[in-house]
Amino acid sequence: METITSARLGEALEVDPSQVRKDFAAIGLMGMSRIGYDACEVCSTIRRVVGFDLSYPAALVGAGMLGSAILGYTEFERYGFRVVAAFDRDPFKVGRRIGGRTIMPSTELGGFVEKHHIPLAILTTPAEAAQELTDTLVAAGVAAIWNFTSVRLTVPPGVLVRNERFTAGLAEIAYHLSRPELSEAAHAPTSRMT
Amino acid sequence: METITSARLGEALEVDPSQVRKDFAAIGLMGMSRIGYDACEVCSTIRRVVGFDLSYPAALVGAGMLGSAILGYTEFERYGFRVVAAFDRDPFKVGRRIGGRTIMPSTELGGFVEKHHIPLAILTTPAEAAQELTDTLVAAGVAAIWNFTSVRLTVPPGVLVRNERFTAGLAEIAYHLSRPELSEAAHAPTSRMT
DNA sequence: TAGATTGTTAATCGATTAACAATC
DNA sequence: TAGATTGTTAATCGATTAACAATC
Repeated sequence: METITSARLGEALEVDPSQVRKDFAAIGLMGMSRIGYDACEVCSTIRRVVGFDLSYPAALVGAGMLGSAILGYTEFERYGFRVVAAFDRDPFKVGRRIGGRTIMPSTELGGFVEKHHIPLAILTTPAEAAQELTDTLVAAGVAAIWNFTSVRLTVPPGVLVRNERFTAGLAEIAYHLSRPELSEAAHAPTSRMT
Repeated sequence: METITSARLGEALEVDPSQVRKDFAAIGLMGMSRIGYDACEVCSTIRRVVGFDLSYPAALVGAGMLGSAILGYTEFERYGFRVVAAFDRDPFKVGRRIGGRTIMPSTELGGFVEKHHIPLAILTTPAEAAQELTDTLVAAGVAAIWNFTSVRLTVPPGVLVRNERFTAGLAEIAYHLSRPELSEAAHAPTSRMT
């Protein structure tokens, strides 16, 4: 049996070993004195607690470049979801196939979500369409929206919006770059001696 | 002059008004008694502190679907960056133009980054190429890597890696969906009464 | 003036870390 | 056994919140 200690996990995750042991205890993971934890059990328990061993159907809304990239991603199954349908308002895109799925017209979005009990919508539309489509999705009963647009969506309580904003990442990077003392031996913001 | 109070900001951001005032004081933003803060000053100061009013050149590495989507994104300028070049190892992609930029061969990546003092690389390659290209980028002197691959990159201290992993978002959503008590009136995980 | 809001200090709260008996 | 590691409690640390004098 492959085992792993809280010390090794803490080192890899850059957290205190006590933290690992406490969190593991909280989700029902028990270790063995002098041995550590069963690696397989750690994996499967975390996957179960997080919800990755389920499979929810999801609808992709907005089949632009980003939407197409997501449709081409094949690993969703490992993380609890499967994209079962894709929608776009552009008549020229409707009917085309991307990543094995045929694009359906946005007018059918609400009906589809309601009929198939889709709990998650992946929103990759232009900003101006985001709120209106969100309203449609909420009315049709989605429980969560994975929002890739730059719009701050308004939803009723109980509906989860997870924002995937690029700006947070850019802020961290820009902040880091504007403080040269943080990065040694790398390209300075403005100029550099070679 | 347009003004805003810490109370209003706190409400919008869902944080305590004291928190807003403390953070503002920390970055040198001073408010006015009975009035609040100058909205323009708030904006510009935050942008300056975060680093969004600078403009760093960035190189995109991996012109697949996600890379193409990023090349098509025109708002980077507002967040401190401009994508000045794109690279791919596929000879069929090299020479093509995406979002106004001509794809260059990956073999020229290191030389380009070094010559133009590029501080940031946006990594959107397949997993198997990620670490090798990272090594090239680090050797060429990048200060930060915006990592869209699923690989945990190894870099020397001083180089910032910002991971943009989908899995974190999926984990939050899957966790939320697997706890029906959190979402009222929405589609239950498995079945639903209509 | 009276009242609203800031800037800042003090109090609270929670999260992280340290310590250590129990275990194998 | 001796030694390594857990599970858990206690101590520390930091972050959040409350309070309030100062201000206009």
